[in-house]
Amino acid sequence: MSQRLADVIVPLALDTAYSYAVPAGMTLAPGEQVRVPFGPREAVGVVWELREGAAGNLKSVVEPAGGPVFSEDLRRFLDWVSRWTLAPRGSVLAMALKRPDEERGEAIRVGVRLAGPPPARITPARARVLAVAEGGLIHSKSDLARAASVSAGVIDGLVDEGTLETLAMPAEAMFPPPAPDFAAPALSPDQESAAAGLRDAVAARENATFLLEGVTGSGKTEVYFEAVAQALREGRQSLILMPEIALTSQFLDRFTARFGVRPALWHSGVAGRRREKLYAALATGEARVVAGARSALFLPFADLGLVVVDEEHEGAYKQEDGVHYHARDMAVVRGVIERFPVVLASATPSIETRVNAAQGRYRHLLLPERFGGRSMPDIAAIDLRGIKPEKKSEGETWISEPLARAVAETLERGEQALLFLNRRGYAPLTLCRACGHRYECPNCSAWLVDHRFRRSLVCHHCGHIERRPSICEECGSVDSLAACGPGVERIAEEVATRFPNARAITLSSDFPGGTERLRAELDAVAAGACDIVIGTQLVAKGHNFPLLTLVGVLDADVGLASGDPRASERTFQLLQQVTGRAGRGDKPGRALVQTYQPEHPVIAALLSGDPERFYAQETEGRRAASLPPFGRLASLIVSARDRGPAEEHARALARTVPAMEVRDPRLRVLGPAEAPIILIRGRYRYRLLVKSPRDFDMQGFIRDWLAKAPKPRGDLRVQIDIDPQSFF
DNA sequence: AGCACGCCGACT
DNA sequence: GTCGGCGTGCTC
Repeated sequence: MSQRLADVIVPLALDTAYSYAVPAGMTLAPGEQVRVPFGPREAVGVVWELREGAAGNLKSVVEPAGGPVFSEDLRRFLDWVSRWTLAPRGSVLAMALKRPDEERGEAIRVGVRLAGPPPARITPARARVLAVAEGGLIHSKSDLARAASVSAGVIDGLVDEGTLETLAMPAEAMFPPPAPDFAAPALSPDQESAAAGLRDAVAARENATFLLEGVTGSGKTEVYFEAVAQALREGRQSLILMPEIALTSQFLDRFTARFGVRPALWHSGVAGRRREKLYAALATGEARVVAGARSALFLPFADLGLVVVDEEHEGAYKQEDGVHYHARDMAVVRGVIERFPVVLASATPSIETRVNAAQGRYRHLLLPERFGGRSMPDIAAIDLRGIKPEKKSEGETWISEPLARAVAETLERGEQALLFLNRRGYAPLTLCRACGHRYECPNCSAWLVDHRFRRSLVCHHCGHIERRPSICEECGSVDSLAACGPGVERIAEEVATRFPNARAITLSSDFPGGTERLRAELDAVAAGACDIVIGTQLVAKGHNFPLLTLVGVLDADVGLASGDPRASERTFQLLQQVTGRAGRGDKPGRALVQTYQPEHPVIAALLSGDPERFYAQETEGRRAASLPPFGRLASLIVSARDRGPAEEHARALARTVPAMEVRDPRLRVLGPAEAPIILIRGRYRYRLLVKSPRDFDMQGFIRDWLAKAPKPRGDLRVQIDIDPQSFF
C-alpha cells in the first residue's frame, strides 16, 4: 500500500536521507523541520523530499518541529555545497540549522505598569519608582529598576501590593528596516557608473557576479551600499559578508549614516537570545540587511536578493575545519541557484577572481582613483643589506635609521605612524646560548613563541602555553636563554627606548581583553589616541586610520621564503593593503618598506606602484604550473596520534589509486609527504595532493577513490580540502 | 553526534 | 564471578 513518505536529513555527520512514514492527518511540506525517531532517541531534521511509496516497516515522523522552512533553492544549494566539499549533507545542513535552546523556554519579556492605588507604606525607593511609572507606560522590570535606581526587589514588592501589574511586553522591533534613501551620498562619476550597474542587476534579479575593484579609499563601500539600497527598494534581503574583524563600529557607523539604522550582525560573538531572534527574523524576512562573517552564508533567508563579499581576497573566508569551504566561492554558487547578483569587493583581488573577471565570467567594475582625488602613498624601499650588519650587537634593533628618522619627523608634525610586522609576540624562537636547546611545542612541530608581556612561551598552532623559564630546561644554565628574531612586542620595546615620549600601542589578535576591547582600541587609535601603532596584519584590515601618514613595514620578506604556492599573492596583498593605510585624511601618505630583497618580484611590484605587473606575472606562473584557477587542487590530510599508522594509511591510500579502473591521465595524485608542520595538536599529519584540469570532476574521482580505499580505523582521520588555501 | 553492543582488565 | 574501559557500528 502506498502512502506519503518523508526523506529527512538530520544535522549530523551523515550523508544519507532517512525515510519516514507521514502519519495520516499530518500535513507536511518539503523543507519543513520535523522531529523524528532516530536510533534510540529523537532528532530534529529537515524534510528534503516528500514522496509516495510503500511504508514497509518505516518509523513515522513524530511531529512538525516548527522553525524556518528550508526552501527548494536552499536545499539545492546545501546539496551542492555537500557534493563540492565532499562533506556529508548532514554536516552542511548543521551550518544552516540553528534550533533555539529548548532549555531556555519562550522569550516572553515581562513588563510592569501602574495599575492600582499607592502602597500602604511609601519609602523613598518606592516613591522614585512611582515617579517614573507615573505616565502609565509599560516598562520592562529591569529598565524601570534602573531608571528609578532601585533594585528589582522594590518593583516586585509593588507588584505584590497591587500598585504595579505585570503583563507581557509587546515585542520590540529588533530589526528596524534600513531606509534605502536615508542619506544617499554624492558619488563620483566612476562610483556612479559602477553603482548603476549593480542597481540594475539587483532590480533585474540577474544572476551575475561582479568584481568591484578599487584601491583603499576609492569608495567601494559607498558603491555596494547602492546595491543594498536597491535590494531594500525591491523588498529583498541583503547579506554583506566580511572577515570577522572587519565588523567594527567604523563599518556600522558608515552603514548607519547611509541607511539610518544598524544592520543585523551575525558572527561568532553573537550568541544566545540575540542569535535566535535574528535567525527567526531572517526566515520571516523581518531582518532586511545582515552583516556577517562567513558562516552567515548558509542561513535560511526568506528572500535573499544580494550578497556582497567585502575584501573577497581574504583568507578568513576559507573554513579550515569541519566542512572545508570557501565562503566567497559558495556565495557565487548561492547567487546562481537563488538568482541574485553577488558582488566581490577588494582593493587587491585574488588571482582567481581577477582571472574570472578577465575571462568574462565575472563583470569587472573598476574604481580607479582615491575618492576626493587623494594620491596614493609614496612607497620606497629601505635596503637592509647595506644597513643592518653594523647594528648587530648586544642591543639588536629592528627599526633602521632611515625609518626611525621618518617616524620622528612624522611625530614632530603631530601625525600618526604605523610600524607593521606580521608576527605576534616578542620573539619567534627562544634558544639556550649554552647548549643550543630550542624551545619547542610538546604537541606540535613548531617553536614556542616568546610572549614577554604575558611572561609565557606560547604555541601559535595549538595554544599550548608555559611559563617563560629563567634557567635552561635542558642544561640548567642560568640566564642563558636568548630571544631570536622580532615580534611586535619586541618592536614595542624598541619604540619605547627610541621614542620615550610617544604614545604607542601594540595591536595584534592576542590583545588582552578579547575582540571587544580590541575593537574599541582600534576606534580610539583612529580617533588619534596614540602616535605610534605597532601591529600585525590585523591593522592592515578593515580599519581606517585617518591621521596615519607613515607606514613602516619592518620585514617585507616574512612569508616569501615558504613553499606555499600562494605566498607571493598573500604577501603582495598584505603589503599593498598595509601601505595603503597611509595618508587617508587630507594629508599625503608615505610608506617605507624594509627588505633584504628589493628586487624580489613581489617587493618590486609593490614599489613600482603597478599592481598589474604583479598580477600578470603571478597569473602566468599559475597558468604554467596548472595551479588554480587554471587547474584544480585538493589535499587529503591523513592524521593520527601516532606517526606510524598515519604514514601507513596515507601510503595505503596512494597505493589504491593505480588500482582504480577509471584513471584519467590528466589527473595526478602526489604524495604522501609529511605535512610541512608534521605534528599539530598532538597529531601526525601526512598529505596527499590531487591535481586535475579545470574541467575535470575531481570530487567524483576522490569519492570513487575513497570508496575503494581502506577505511580509516581507530583514531585515523582523513580530511579532504577542495581548493586548499593554506599549506602547512 | 549519541548511544548500545561487545570484548578484555581489576575489583567485591 | 561482575563493573566498566572505550573501540566499532548504526541510526529510516
